[in-house]
Amino acid sequence: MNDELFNLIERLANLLRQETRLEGQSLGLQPIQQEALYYLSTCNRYSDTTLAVTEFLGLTKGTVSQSLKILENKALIIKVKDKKDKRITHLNVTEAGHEFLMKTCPPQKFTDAIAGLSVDEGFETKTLLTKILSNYQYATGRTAFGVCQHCKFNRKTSDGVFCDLTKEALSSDDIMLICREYVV
Amino acid sequence: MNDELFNLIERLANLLRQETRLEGQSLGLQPIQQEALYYLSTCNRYSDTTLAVTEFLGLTKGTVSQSLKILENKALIIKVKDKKDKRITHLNVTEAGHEFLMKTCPPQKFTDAIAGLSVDEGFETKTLLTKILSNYQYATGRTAFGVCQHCKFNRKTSDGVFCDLTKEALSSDDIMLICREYVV
DNA sequence: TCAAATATGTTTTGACTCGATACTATTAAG
DNA sequence: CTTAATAGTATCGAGTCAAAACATATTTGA
Repeated sequence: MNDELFNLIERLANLLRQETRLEGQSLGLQPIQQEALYYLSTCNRYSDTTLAVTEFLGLTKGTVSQSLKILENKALIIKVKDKKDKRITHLNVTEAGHEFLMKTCPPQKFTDAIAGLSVDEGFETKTLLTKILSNYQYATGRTAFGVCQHCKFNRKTSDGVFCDLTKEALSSDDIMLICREYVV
Repeated sequence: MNDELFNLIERLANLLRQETRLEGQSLGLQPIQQEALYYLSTCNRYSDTTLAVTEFLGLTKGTVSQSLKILENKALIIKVKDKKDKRITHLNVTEAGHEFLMKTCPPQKFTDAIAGLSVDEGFETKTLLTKILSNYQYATGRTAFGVCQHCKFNRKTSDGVFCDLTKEALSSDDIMLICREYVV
């Protein structure tokens, strides 16, 4: 069973990588660069750094630093120094970056393939893959990267929503994004 | 929905790639080389060529030729010229190759993650991913690479099993393998 | 308070991936 | 019997990747 699932995921990933490569040709973007850009468009302000991208993609920080430099040169992201901690650089997706993602992510033919599923099947697939990913992250001791609003540090008060970890107020947009500090 | 499924598959693939990279370090094998080796261990005698690996991995033949050369240098595969068509070279996995795959494929922690699923969930995941892969292959116009015995060219006779495409007899081992000529 | 440890991020190096292109050899087609 | 198609290899340049060294900035702790 694990053999077959391994095979299926690898093959889906290969097709996805191939289509991503094609989609990226217009801007000369490699698949890994597009993945980093996509991640940055889905994460919150605690998770838009080189190190967070590194953890998310499972690479080393030197490697990721190179890919981000290319995204910056192509004006798809801009680097913004953190006000409080001068070691930290935030990576914001530019208008051009969002525009590119809108057109290419997820790739068209993948979307077509998913459209062949019923609503129930789509939901079921999502549930099962989420469980496998969660198990896999646990087995490898990796960070979970969950959605802010489902995190245990997320606390609703009469004044709004707070993060008990960073002690900061969160907006309704904030809590929909992915956070590297996510804990069940 | 397609957004979330895209995300889940990419993240699973990233973890898998990372673990594969680790597993391959003992022999100095890159992830893509391991994928090629794994494919060659699962395919039949009509599908063990450079071009078949190329189609399966979704790369160009020049690239694949390089990776296969490395697998040959490490004595994990051997090249055997086809008797009938001298253009074709068959790629056979050696004993050392099978041994390596036994230890590393699928990766241990992935297997652990799958073990966290119930039998029903595992079966359901397999069914759903198979459907997505099939849809995706159709959308991209790619070869399906299915199991021989479920192919429309596979014909059972009183003498045994035949392939109507190649006009050759098939053994009970043959029909369990993946074929690039597979047609529903 | 101030030196050591830790954290964030960049740069460099060398092996490898990848597509593109050009190439050889063999087989099929007209 | 010439031309086209098929299988595979070789080379090139841009990019990926880990590892290591490095530069800053912050935290720890004696």
